Amino acid sequence: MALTPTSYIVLGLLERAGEATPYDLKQLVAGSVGNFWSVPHSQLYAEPERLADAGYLSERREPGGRRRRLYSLTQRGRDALATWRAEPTRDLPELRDPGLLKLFFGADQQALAAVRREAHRAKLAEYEARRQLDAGERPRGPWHTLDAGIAHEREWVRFWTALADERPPAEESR
Amino acid sequence: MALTPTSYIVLGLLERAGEATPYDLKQLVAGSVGNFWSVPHSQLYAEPERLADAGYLSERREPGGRRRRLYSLTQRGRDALATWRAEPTRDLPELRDPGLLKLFFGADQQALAAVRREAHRAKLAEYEARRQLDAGERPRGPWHTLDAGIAHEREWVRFWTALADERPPAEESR
DNA sequence: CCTATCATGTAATCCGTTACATGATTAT
DNA sequence: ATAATCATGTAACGGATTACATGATAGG
Repeated sequence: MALTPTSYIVLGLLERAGEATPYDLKQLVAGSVGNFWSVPHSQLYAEPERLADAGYLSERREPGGRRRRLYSLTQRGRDALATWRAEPTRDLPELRDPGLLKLFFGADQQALAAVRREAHRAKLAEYEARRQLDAGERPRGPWHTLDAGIAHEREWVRFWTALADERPPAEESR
Repeated sequence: MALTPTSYIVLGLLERAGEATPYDLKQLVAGSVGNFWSVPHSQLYAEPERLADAGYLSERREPGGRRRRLYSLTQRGRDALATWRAEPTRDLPELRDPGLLKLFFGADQQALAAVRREAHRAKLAEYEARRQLDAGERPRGPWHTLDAGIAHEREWVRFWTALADERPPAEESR
């Protein structure tokens, strides 16, 4: 089995949580790493099962009640996480922005830019509010990722604002 | 059948090309939209077939030789593309940066930042070189997307440079 | 009491990645 | 000639999205 980014998200969250159910993982993702790398909740049921099959996690059941599954890292899981974390990667992300795709293929610049500027402004405000709360947080990793998110949202706002304000040249026929 | 971003990439490229084989599409993607939204070449065989089945494309075969498949837009395809293009979207992209994921989960700040700064610098240089070539290009859409790419690469360089230069506070144990 | 939302999970589908393959050019 | 790269395509697998489902809790 090859470990995917989703795998490392599960491993990384379990390192912090110690032991967690898929539902716990869902909550943890939502408040943190989900801001820049979301994982649908069904994956948080499937992925720990795969990881447990491959020996990276151990699984036990709640004694009473719903008998929910509780996962935690095995030594193998801890090692895999440490190895991954120690190896920097050169893989770059793509923008994969749906709005950029429309722009590329000839969408109306003004209309598109106006909508997207607002959407990015809203996201930016959300991030900035959160940064207030997390100001002194340790470890610093999560805080820095939030900073990255803010910087890129600002860049998007700049980008779409420039397009919205630009007197568009008469577009020739395609 | 629901149309995905990949679908619209195929539709959009065919609008420009008029008629193209999957291999032609591969070439077209590589030089243009692939910079911010890549599509593996096997998808460029599968997706036109799906689109043709659903009536968005017509298909004919080369008369002689390899009898390759040539796709072109039907009226239905043209309409779908126009509708998509006319409707701005509020869907925002996620960063999904593999390096950010490592940072989030505690990777060594200096080592990671040094590697990633260089990787982004290289990408930035590539984009800037391309911008020289495309300077006066019409339509403007593709040129603007290149600009977006450059802006975000610059932001990444700034971000990782700041992390590389930061005197890291003694990290407490996790 | 009723209804909405949260909590919790499973199933089906399908796109996308990866691997596999082979003929045609070009370079050495 | 031989190797390498380009051109061109197919097949298999698996992760991810989406839809489906149901019990619990809280608000009105």
